[in-house]
Amino acid sequence: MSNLKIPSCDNCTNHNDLFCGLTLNDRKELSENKGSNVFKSGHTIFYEGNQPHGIYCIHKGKVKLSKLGADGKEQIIRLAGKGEVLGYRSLLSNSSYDATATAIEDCEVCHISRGSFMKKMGENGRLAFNMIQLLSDNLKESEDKLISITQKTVRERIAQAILLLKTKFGFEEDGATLAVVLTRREIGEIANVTTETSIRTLSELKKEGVLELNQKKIKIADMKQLIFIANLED
Amino acid sequence: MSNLKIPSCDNCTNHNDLFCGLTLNDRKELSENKGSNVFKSGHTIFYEGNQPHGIYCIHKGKVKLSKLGADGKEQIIRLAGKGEVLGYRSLLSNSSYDATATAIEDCEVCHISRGSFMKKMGENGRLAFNMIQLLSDNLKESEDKLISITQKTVRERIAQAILLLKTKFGFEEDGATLAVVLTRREIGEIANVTTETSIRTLSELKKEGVLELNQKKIKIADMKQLIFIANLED
DNA sequence: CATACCGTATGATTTGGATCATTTTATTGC
DNA sequence: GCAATAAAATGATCCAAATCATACGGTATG
Repeated sequence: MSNLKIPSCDNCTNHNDLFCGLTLNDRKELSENKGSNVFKSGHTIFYEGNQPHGIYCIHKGKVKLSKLGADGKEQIIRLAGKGEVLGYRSLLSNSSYDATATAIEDCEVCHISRGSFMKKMGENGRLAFNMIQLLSDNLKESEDKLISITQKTVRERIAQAILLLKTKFGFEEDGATLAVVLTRREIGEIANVTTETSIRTLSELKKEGVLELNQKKIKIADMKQLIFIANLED
Repeated sequence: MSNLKIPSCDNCTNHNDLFCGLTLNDRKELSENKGSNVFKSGHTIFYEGNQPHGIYCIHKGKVKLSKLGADGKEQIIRLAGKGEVLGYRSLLSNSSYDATATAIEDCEVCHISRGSFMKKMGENGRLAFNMIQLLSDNLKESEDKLISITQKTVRERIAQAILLLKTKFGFEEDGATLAVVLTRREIGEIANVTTETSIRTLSELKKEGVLELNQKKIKIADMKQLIFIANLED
């Protein structure tokens, strides 16, 4: 974690669901006394249980948000990429972080202080409205995930996890290889299965010609079949 | 479902996390062209998949919110009582209801139209702020539930479900019997276990002297032990 | 460059709860 | 008050996925 030239919000080209629709001036004000840090892949941005002092915005890179169960088993509850904000839930309900944010590739992350953020929230209706939308969407995703985990088979969930990675981070130039690298264990933590089961299921999908696995790289060879296996209805 | 004298929001004595802090005038305005209906226990207030036209506020009675899985298995995602609002998530993210709301005892439910609600949301910062808090809290609960379901045993989850019912709806006059009546199936749907497992686990807890079961009534005989069995850490 | 460590891979075994099946007890409607 | 229906109870069986165990290639580290 080291400092660098801080990107300013008013000329940030990242798409951002929270700050979109704000005036240049509002963005400039949010940017004032903002901090920025780089995190190497694998390093932690904030820890479950700690107190938030503001919100994080990913300028570059990818992050996983995970929760630790009683027995130490990890569960990935959200993935975030460039332009996405982190840590707002805890800030808004005035509680400690309930998840740990870890860089899954080298990241550059801005930090907007509690003060400036809450001030803007109070004076700018559009920001408050965007926040409401973001939280509503998060809530829907979380509830859908609950149903998915309780009612779908391992195979369906693993297929769904791969599709999630595709939706979230897209493909490399070849238009088929996932533009994100995760271990089998992490994929298991998304689908909520053990590492062994994650490995086995991915190998199975490889054998069936649905996926191609080259070390950590995952290529979707048969998208239609993958969607079919995921058995989504909505 | 039949009409009755509509209670006005400005003199409603129910505690309400969303409308608290609003002026008498704001409440009066929200109340204008409000509707109100009674629902007998077991009847449906709104269905998953339908479009919302406003938000519901429970004046009297108790409601369960459940989602249907692909195979038709139900999962209770939230319980709500007097003073709680329903249907806001879908309204706010402009999507159809993703859960079905069913009365679990005779209810009187007010309905505030999309128009008046969204109008007040736009002009009243306090209301928007309360909404943000409510959504943040819901999100935390939903994420905690995910961890609970994936990492706890059936026994822990059933104990936790009983404690949830206690927290949410409290006790009868004796200070030990749950002031809510649910079937074993419904308790199973909260803890995400089959009806048979729900019955077996509850009988087990009865045998151990933790609970007393008289038909549908559930009495907590040993609260300390129940909390221990639930194995909560937060 | 050898040691240790991590991630991947795969086989063998175990198990918690689901599923299936049947009986008993409560409720509800006529 | 009796038939019909729903809920509770309990036993028997089954199975998906966890757990345990071992091996092996890759690469970081001293």
